[in-house]
Amino acid sequence: MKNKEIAAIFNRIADALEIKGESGFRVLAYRKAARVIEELPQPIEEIAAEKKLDDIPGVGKGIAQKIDEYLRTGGMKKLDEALAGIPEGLLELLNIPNLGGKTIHLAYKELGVKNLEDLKKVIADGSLARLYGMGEKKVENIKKGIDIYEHAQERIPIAEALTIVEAVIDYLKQSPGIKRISPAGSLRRMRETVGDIDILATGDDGVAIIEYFTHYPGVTRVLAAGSTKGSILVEAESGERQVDLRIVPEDSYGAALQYFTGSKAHNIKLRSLAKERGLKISEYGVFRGEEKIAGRTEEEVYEVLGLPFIPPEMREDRGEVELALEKKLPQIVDLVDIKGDLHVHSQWSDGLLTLEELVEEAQALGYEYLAICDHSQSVRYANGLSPERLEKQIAEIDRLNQSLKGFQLLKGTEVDILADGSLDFPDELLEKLDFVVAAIHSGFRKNVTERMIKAMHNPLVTTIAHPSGRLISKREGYEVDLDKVLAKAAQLGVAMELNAYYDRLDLNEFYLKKAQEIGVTITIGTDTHHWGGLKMMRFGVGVARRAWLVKEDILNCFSLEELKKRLQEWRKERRRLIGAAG
DNA sequence: GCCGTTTTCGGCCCGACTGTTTTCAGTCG
Repeated sequence: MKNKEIAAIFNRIADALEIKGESGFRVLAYRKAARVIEELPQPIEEIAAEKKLDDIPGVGKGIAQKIDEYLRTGGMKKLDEALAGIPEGLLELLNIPNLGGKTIHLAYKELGVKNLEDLKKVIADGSLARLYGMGEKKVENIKKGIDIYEHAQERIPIAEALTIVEAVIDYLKQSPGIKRISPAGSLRRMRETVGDIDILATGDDGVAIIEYFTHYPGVTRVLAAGSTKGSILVEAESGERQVDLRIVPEDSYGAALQYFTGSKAHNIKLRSLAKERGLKISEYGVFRGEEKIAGRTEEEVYEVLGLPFIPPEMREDRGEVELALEKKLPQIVDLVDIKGDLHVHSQWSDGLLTLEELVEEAQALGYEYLAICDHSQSVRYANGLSPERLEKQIAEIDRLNQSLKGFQLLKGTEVDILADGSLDFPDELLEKLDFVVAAIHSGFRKNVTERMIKAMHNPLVTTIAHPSGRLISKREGYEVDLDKVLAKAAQLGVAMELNAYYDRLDLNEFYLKKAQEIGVTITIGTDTHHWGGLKMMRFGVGVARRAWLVKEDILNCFSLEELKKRLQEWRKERRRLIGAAG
């Protein structure tokens, strides 16, 4: 699949054109095409083969022809053309805040600046400041930008960002005069990692609220404090993190929340739509001429455009606005639809909680079931269960279940997929379980695709855990062809896991969408080992919502009764499908 | 370069901030 590759090329072309001072609209067109192509669930080769490239929104004749050219020849004339006469190190400079294409172009043309090194020199010797249109203050800002660029923090995992934002919001709710408050930005859209942490609020006295904000107990530095905006750095797991608070007027709260939640692409789409209808949207409201016709709530903003409320997780300009216009927006899954957790560990292997404690935590969340899936024997480092110990655990769960009403522990395992693709427990043992999660924990580079597919041919396997094996911002994941695995999953009737552990979120939103489109059932499990771990379900549900999954796609939206019935039928069905697949 | 219920040209999201420019350009979110 060459989607990422091609997207990167178009972004590169956009960078080059930006520095060359080409029309901003053309630059934007390349960037939009790059984004859309990167997010396509389908390999672009397939679309090209069907001659449907210009059906892709943002891809017209010109870009379609360039994609074709690249797929045929492995090169693209336009890329070479765009890069001609641009030194390698120049493109990188676009990542520096407060420095854009225009200034880079100027510095290159007038002073021969070719890279970051050169840029620092012309700042130091004062020659940059002397250029026409430049000056001391502009250069000072660029210097600050370089500093930020060189110390740029990585994006924060969603779990860490949510922990911070919730603590700050809890604190702010005590602030005198505060009325409404909400997180905004990519955090509210539940992206798996977020850049900045944004909070939006209304209140009587902005100055007092911001003042209160700057006295948050975890604050390490106050970056700005005015009457409508404050910025602080707070202590966090991974160092200091910036939190921004904006105070907006009560009657623009909805418009502001909509605006600051984004995404940028979604907002542009909405604003174009408004314009077509003779309206204008800004963070202050929706206007017809001078008259403000909406802005107090987000619902209102969408409503005057003739749209139903679009959940934040869907606001990425991936077709949600078009669907909303046709009144065909899917009813995406919600945390309250989740009836249980389908992947948890106990003290029997490497978890910290006893079975009884897990039951208690699950019941507190209103769940009807939990699937206990401790590790299998070959996972030594995680105290994997021998067949004998699993037998004992099965007996223990049976005993425990007798004392439970309206709740049940499912007997399960996270059985290892071994180097040859066989499973770490014999079938006679797996037969005794309700729920079998199969997973790869070693040999990440060794025939992973084949091993997974072999495991999927065992009718006792319910789902494949963390199918990509990635750890967000830590580990790339297995060498695995997930397109192939998903296609097989659809054919063989095996489910795929959405592992809700904040560091995994695996499958990711793109593969989840794809799984949904080809009819693969999804199981969500938190893979919890710790106290409070079951609550990570919300990260899983957040990702599921970003993938537009509905209740029907997700096994743990079934009630206990339905689930038990389904699991029973499943093995028969799987035998038939495996037989049919040959 | 894309796009069209104001269709094949002439638009393309909106506002804030900053600086240096005396009327606007660059950058950002």
